[in-house]
Amino acid sequence: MGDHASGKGLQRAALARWTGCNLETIRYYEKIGMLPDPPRTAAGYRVYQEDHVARLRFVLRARELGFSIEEIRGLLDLVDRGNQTCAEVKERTERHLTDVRSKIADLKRIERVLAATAAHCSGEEVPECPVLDALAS
Amino acid sequence: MGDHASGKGLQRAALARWTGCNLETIRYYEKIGMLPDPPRTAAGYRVYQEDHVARLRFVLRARELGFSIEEIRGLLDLVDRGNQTCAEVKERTERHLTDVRSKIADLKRIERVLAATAAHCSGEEVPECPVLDALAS
DNA sequence: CTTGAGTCTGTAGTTGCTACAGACCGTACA
DNA sequence: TGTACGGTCTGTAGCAACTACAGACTCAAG
Repeated sequence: MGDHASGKGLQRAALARWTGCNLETIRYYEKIGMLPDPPRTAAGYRVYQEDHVARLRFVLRARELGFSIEEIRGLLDLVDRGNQTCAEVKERTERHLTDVRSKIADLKRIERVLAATAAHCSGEEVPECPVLDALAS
Repeated sequence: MGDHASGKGLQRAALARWTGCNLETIRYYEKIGMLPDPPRTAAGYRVYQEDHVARLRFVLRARELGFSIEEIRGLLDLVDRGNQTCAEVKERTERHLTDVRSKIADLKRIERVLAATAAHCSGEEVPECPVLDALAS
């Protein structure tokens, strides 16, 4: 199987292996326009080149960093327009950073509550349970 | 409109107001078995009592704390079985706590990357953007 | 020449809701 | 008594972001 980056290109499974992406997700990204439609063989098989690898990696990395599909679409648009105003990218990044920080704050609040209620637990077979009480009240 | 907790019970909108739950979500929770089917008026209107308020609050609180629907189903099952083994509840809570902490750790990692890349940004109109580079590489 | 693995398509399922459309019901006001 | 306006009912479709099939096709190896 032509799995090498050199040569004529990658099939879908090869692209998935190279990027760590799920096989079906590649098709999904193509469908929603996050990946350009690749050329096809005579039999209709997709053939990917280096630029597809790069773009998919970009998308996956941005998803890892918690950007939504729509946010990534915006970033890609900046990339594709070429005249990337760094200021705009910075602003989007910082807006996203604010989101991430507020999620962290939320989770920390949750963590405190869970830890506190679990700590009250005797861990014994008693009918009273402070965790359930905390939830119910 | 009978909106008081005393009296004959609450209609759906009233329950929503009392608990802060979205109107449609109540019906959804009923459909998936998180809320018991309430009695109906002759015309088919749902009528809720105090115990529905309590159960809905329990569910909403648990959701706030990040428990999944299935996890809450488990907790409710323990509640309903009555012989709540505190040990079991504690164990589930701590398992969930572990989840929450790992989410926090993930987000913090993301936060660091975002903050670092944003900090490299000149904020000027240059073609090079370290954020995009960071994503692409 | 057959077998097995890879690929193709469209579609349905997932989680946890949210938002309709279109049909009733029930009360206040004229 | 009529009617207008809100509330409620049902089923269904939509959202994000995938994931997982079924059934048909292709391709290379043995």
